[in-house]
Parts: sequence; structure tokens; C-alpha cells
Amino acid sequence: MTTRTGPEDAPPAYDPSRFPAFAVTVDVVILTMVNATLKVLLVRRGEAPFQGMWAIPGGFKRPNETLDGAAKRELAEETGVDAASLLTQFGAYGDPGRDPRMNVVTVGYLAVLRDVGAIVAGTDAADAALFPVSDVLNETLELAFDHQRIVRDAIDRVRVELEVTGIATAFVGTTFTLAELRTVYEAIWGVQLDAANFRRSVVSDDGWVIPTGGRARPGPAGGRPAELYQAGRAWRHGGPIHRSPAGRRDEVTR
Amino acid sequence: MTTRTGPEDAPPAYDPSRFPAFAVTVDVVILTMVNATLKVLLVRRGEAPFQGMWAIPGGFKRPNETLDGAAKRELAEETGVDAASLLTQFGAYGDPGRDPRMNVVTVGYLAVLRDVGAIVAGTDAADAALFPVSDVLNETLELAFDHQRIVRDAIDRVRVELEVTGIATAFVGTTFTLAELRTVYEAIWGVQLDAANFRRSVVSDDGWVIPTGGRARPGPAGGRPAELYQAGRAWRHGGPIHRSPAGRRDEVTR
DNA sequence: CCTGTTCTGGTCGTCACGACTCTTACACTA
DNA sequence: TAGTGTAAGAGTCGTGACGACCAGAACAGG
Repeated sequence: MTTRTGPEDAPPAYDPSRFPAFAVTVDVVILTMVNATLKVLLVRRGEAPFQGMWAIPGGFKRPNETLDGAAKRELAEETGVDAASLLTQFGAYGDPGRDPRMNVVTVGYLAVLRDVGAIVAGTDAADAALFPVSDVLNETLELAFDHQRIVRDAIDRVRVELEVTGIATAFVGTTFTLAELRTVYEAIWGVQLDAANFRRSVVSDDGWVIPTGGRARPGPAGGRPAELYQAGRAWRHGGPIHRSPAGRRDEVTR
Repeated sequence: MTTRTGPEDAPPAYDPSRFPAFAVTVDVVILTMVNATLKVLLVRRGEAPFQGMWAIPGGFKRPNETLDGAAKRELAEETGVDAASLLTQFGAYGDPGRDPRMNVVTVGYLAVLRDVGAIVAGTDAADAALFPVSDVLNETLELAFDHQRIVRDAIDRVRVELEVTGIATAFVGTTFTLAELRTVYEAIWGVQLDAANFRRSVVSDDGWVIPTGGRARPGPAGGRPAELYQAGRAWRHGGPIHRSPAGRRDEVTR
């Protein structure tokens, strides 16, 4: 990493054999959709500092594993889910004092899951729960460490990923209706999408979704049952739905 | 960072008081445009490992500085430039064995500068030089550590930033012609843009660029002198030039 | 004055997309 | 079994962005 080794570039304290020691952790922002609302999985801290406060799940990176591997392991330990496909790194955080105990640099990962509700219920419900992302963004809920900023960055990232990758399909089940998929976009971008136009964009013979032939059960109010689809293979080339310029500008202005 | 402290979550080796120690470094991918070609600043390693090979400039993070601060400091040490505005983090790298000496996690930063040619000439030309980015991408030039991957990720990032931020103006001077600005897009995206259409997109009364009234000196072959512009304040809301869907698809397929 | 080169401005066709309307299909109830 | 309500599926139209292409303007140099 060091490049030139002139005296001004390598003071004694930064000799490679005596580098400053850091703890490296991996924090995972686990997102899911519940009732057309974007939620984040938080755990309650059992010890100081920030004892009793809610935080993002995470843990130390081990020397013999990669960062991606550490994130995958933490996700599995917290939820039991082995979802390596949708685990993307979005940032590193190393402000001095962010952990009062020691020098910690953490790497943030974004995970998108479905059916986390059942998973959380399976664990001890007292120290793991789903919270609306809006509660974190508008500071209704205060988080430990700098986790508020980390969650905020994760949301910014998922908003972009939604436009350029197939991350939307990770929020829904293996089969889904177009209305379900549409609520994902609407909840994450905070916009209203015309159902007809959405359908035309997604079903446009490009292989975004594949009809399964099945039909969903209508809601309690009746209505025509929606067709069931499964994700196609075209999502790796950028998603079919794009934000309107007005909407994007709003987000930046926000 | 640790969340629950059950016995399975906290093996003795990962007690907070005895965390695994890592060195944390910051590596800066410094990009600039020379003769309509995208170049990256590399330095030659003076010591093992990878002695004599070219690498990205970087160095250890100090405990009392932020990651952004460390990147800013490294950039200043290498180039003397204090360009905090366009220094963006794009990834963290911590594969075991990426540095044979010890456990190192590095955070990659992207810096965009102009006039690096003069800066490099000012330093010892033997151990710092500009290389075409294409030489790194197609593996004509082999880099130390995993720096090839880091540069590749940085290029991926700058291609996206070019579309959604005003990073293009960082490659040109305070005043510039539209042709200069166009070559930035063409070099980074590897496309050809119609000069007339490019002009229309940029000068569309949105404040992307502000005419200064001055005119550039024509090239050696003559021609009409181009008007000089300076960057407007609208770039923070997303850039005016967007890739064609075909071009974006090519990049993913690549 | 002529020519070559580059910038600047204009036109046109295409296509993606949003707004809007209508039809279809099913559940539920009387 | 007929009627009603609801939501999905399908069509239409207008607008706006953008790329391809062309023409004029401005300057250097011979």
C-alpha cells in the first residue's frame, strides 16, 4: 500500500511492522417488504456502549475470510438465510470515535430478503424486530453508533440499485403478481406508478418476467385474480423501470 | 457492532477486548484526461512485496482521522493537490492474503484531477507516471496486490458517476470548450457523441454551463474558435448527458 | 480570395413513456 | 342465478427526449 518510502511518507509510527491496529467489522442492513412498506431488521444491543438501543446486525471480520464472506456469515447467523446473491457492499465507515471502545472500521452491506417476518418471529422477538425505514430516515427511531447514517446510505443505494439491477425481484417471492412487484418500486421510491404502464414496461417481451400460468388469490374485496410471474433472466442487464426525471430531482432536493 | 452475545455469536477469539487486528489503508485511484485519453496515476513500489511493480498510491489510515480525511491526505501527499470536492469512496477490499505481509483492509477512493501531467513531472518522474486506463483494463500492465481489480471498480464507478453527477467538469479546467467536455464523455464511455446533440443537451437553459464570453484558440488546423464555458451549479442534480440503452447494455454484457 | 476545419444552429423521424379509457375476469351477495 | 363491485389486463393518444443528418457561420492559413 505504501508507495514511496521517503522520510516524510513513512514516519516511525507508520512503519509496516508497526501499523495502527483496527478492528474491522461488517454491518448488514437487511431490508424487506411488509404490507407495501419498506422495513429494516434491527437488533437490540445487550451491552454497553449504547446498551438497549437498536442497531444493525453485524460482527467482526475474521482474518481468513473475505469481506463478502463475513457479510454472508453475519446474515446467516442473524436470519438463517443463505442469500448470497443479493448481498452488496455499499460503503465503509471509519470515523474516529464512532465506537467509543476502540478504533473500528466497518463495511456496510445491503441485503434484501423476503419473508423476514417469519424469520424474526422464530428468533427471540425481544431483541430483533422489523422497523419501517421511514422511522429511521426521519429520526423517529434513534440507532446506536453511526448506524443511522449507514442505513441512510443503504437506502440511497437500494434506490439506485432498483433502477439499474434486478433487485426488485428479491423483495418478492419466487412467484409474484405484477401488483406486488409494483408496490416494491412505489415503496422504495415513494412514488405512484400507473399499473397499466408498469405492466407494459415489464411484460415487454424482453424476458423480465415469465408467466407461470398460475393465478393469485384475490384480496378480501374480490376483483379479478392477477397472473403469477417469476423473474426472468434479463434483470442482470438493468431493470425495466426507470424513475421519472422529476422524481429523481425530488430525491436530490430532499 | 456485535449484537447479541450468546455463546454461539461470541467465541472467545472474538471478544471485543481481543478482536482480530487489521491494518486499514486507503488507496486512491487518481484519474485525469490527457489528449482525449483517460489516464490513471501509478507509482512504482520501492520495496517488497511487489517491488518494482506499479501500484495505486495509498497509505495507512491514522486512528484520529476519518477515511475521507486519510484519502485527502494521501492525495495531497502524492500530488500536492487539495481537491476534496471530487474524492469519492467506491469500495472496500479485504480478501485474506491480498497483502502477503499482514491482514490489510483497504478502502478505495476515486479522485479526478486536471493538469496532473505537470504535477507528475514535478515529482520524481522515475516512480510516478500516468498510464492509459485501457492498459490496466486489458491487463497490458500488471499491477501490484489486487490493484487491477480496484482500478477496474473505480472505472465502473466513474462511468456511473459521469451519468448521475457533475464529475465530467472535474476533468476539464475552470473554463473549457464544449468539445473538451465532450471528449470526457467519449473517452470514459468509449462512445461517439454527436457534437450538435451534445451541445443542445448541455446548453439547454438549465444552468449546466455558463458562457464566459471568451473564445478558445483554434487548433493547428484552423477552424472556428469555440466558445469558452464554465461549470454551472445544476450538476448536483444529475448530469445532462445519458448513455443510450444500447451502450449501457454493452457495458454489462462486456 | 479561396479552402479547409470546426463550431453552431436547425430539422426530422423514432421511440419511450405518461395520462387516460375501456374491457375482462373473478368474488361475493342477495 | 343474476347482479354488483373490484382490480387486472389491454388499447389509444399526445408529448417529449434524443439520435441521425444537414446547413450555415466563423476563423486560420495559403
